[in-house]
Amino acid sequence: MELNERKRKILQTIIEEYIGTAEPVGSRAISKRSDMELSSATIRNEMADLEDMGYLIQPHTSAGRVPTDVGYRFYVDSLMQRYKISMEAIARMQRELENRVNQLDMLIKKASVITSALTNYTTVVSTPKLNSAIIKKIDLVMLGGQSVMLIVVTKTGIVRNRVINIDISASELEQLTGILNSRLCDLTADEISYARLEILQKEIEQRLCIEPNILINILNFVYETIGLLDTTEVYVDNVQSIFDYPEYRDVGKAREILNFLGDKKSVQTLIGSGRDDRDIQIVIGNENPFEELRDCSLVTVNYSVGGKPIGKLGVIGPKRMNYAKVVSSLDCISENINKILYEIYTGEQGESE
Amino acid sequence: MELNERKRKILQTIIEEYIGTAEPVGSRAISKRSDMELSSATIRNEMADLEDMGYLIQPHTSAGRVPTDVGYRFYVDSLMQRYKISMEAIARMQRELENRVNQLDMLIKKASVITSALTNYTTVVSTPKLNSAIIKKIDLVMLGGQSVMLIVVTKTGIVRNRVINIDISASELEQLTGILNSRLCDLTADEISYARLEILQKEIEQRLCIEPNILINILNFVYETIGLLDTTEVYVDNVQSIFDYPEYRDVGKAREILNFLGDKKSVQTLIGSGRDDRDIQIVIGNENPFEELRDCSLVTVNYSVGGKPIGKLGVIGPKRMNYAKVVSSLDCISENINKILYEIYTGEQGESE
DNA sequence: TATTAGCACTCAATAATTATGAGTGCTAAT
DNA sequence: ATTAGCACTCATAATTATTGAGTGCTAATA
Repeated sequence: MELNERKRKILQTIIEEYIGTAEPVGSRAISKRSDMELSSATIRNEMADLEDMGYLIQPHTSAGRVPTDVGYRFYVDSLMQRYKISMEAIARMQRELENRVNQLDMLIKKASVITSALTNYTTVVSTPKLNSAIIKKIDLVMLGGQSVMLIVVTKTGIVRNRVINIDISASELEQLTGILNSRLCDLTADEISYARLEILQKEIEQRLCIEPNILINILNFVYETIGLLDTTEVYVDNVQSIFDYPEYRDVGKAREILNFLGDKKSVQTLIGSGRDDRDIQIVIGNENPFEELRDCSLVTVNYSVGGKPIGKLGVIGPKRMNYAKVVSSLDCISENINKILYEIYTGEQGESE
Repeated sequence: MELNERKRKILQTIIEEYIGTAEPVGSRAISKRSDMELSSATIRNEMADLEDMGYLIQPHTSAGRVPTDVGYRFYVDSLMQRYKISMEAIARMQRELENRVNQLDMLIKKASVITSALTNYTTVVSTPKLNSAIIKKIDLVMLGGQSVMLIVVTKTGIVRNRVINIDISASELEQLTGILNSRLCDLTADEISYARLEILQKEIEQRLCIEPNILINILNFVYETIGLLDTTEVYVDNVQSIFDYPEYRDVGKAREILNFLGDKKSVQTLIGSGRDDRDIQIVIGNENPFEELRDCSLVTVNYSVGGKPIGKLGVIGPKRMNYAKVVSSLDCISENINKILYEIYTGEQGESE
């Protein structure tokens, strides 16, 4: 059966009412709304139909109705109205992001904090990952004693640094750094294969007189560290917000969610599993692969440098979350960080794509 | 009144029983323990005394006794036995730390995760801070377009990096980097004053032909970034463990704690407020400055490079936490990370002090 | 004098019981 | 097609009864 205009209207009203109150909504509540000119009995009939069609369900016989996953899905796909974020909120967001503009990780973390403040749901963010990133600088810094710090910088501003313990003179280290930079800069991380480094090793052995074992150690370390460019971290913000929603009143539920969110691995899988090819993605209840999140929904958005997605920002909340507001918020914030990333990494003012 | 041996014994038993069960302990339970050769009536009399002296309290007339803050304080200061950590646990800890040894921040975060696994309480850790650190390298890397990354490295392996947007040629940048390094390296962060940079600015203006405004911009940026060495981050782990303890069954309590732990500022103040001059510190219940933590205890330990404390690691749990185990765990892990830090930043095998 | 058995009393926690009322489905009238 | 009316359902809240762990006190005992 197709949903006629009236059924759509009723379904939308029910879902929005439920999103607001978390209480099963009854026929009388709907019929009393000023824009509904129907008696509760009529609404009841329509609700029975909507239940038959799988959009609603009754927790028990004498209760009102609650949306099903299918109901929410229909709502976000077809009924949901666009939410308008206030100009002040946008201005505030932009101000806050400006402050952090020059530390990539900080920018992303800040975006997560802003999103959680804007929506009051838990946010999840993955730090930028880009193994096809171009290496811009390799640096070996003598710290003191025998400890040497290796720093790798990519064109997109990702930095990895690690310390190694080796016995090498300052001048040798400087020469080695020069060769590494001249040979490896402007390559992408995946172009720097183990084989390539072995060739480089031969070359260096001819030009410098560094103890072979030490050289191998260093090159291995460089190789590993470049591999680290591929790793991402995830950060979770505002977990405590779950206590603002009655669905987590039950300690068992709250515990389950927090357990899940406390496990970086799972969160990483969760947020990483989204597709890169479209902007906003919504996953509702059981659509989710994780058993622990069957009562939650997840909305994610990609953020990009010059159109290339490098990470994700997401919101986790109860299934009855305010999808309209969340979608708009994520839209808005991703647009803003994309613009900042674009400007900072190309030096041009302009479209974030 | 002084506590005689029998009272001490009884108090210790009561506290340890309560730590284990979270239930008010009654006279019968104590009297039945194999090493107590006293009837419950006698124990009752002693318990009444201990209550008069302020070490115990009854939640209500017909309940057993619960330790007061004063009781716990006496316990940790005078009664607590040393807890022995298993060799396997120590070996596992050392193995796990080895893996992360070459990224300072990672090492510290890992230490926090290990501690929470070892104790099953929430852990809090502050990343290294050292504004008296010696600058070892300043690097300006051209990323592309007009964006330039500034990297500052200290002798203790702390790295700060930020991106700035300026119009400068690669060769100018290289020369500038050279001068900055020759003039600023081996100074400590607080020695690099604004005035010093102004003098440096004059010098550079004479030697290079960089547009003055741009130069000022860069030097300001360097100054700010060096200032960032002073900042620390805090990380909180295993918050979900609170659900394992009945004192947080009440959602309001759990919420209060999570709210507190979700606020980096507060956590930073909390962990930062500990003293640097001694190793383990224990703060019990209301001894704590934060109202939200009146039902919690906090145990912290400093970690150091070569004897100089650079950060803190702490455990937050219910007042009836297993102090013996927590103290031993923190002792053990701080000893291990101190040793690693010492080795890696001096290149020597040896005492962590 | 210190210890203990015995007993009446207290009171939180649990279980059992009884309203209450929001909401439904169905029927008959409009 | 819509709606007023009514009997029925059942979760929630309020009320009452029951249980039992634990106490303090007293009198007997070693």
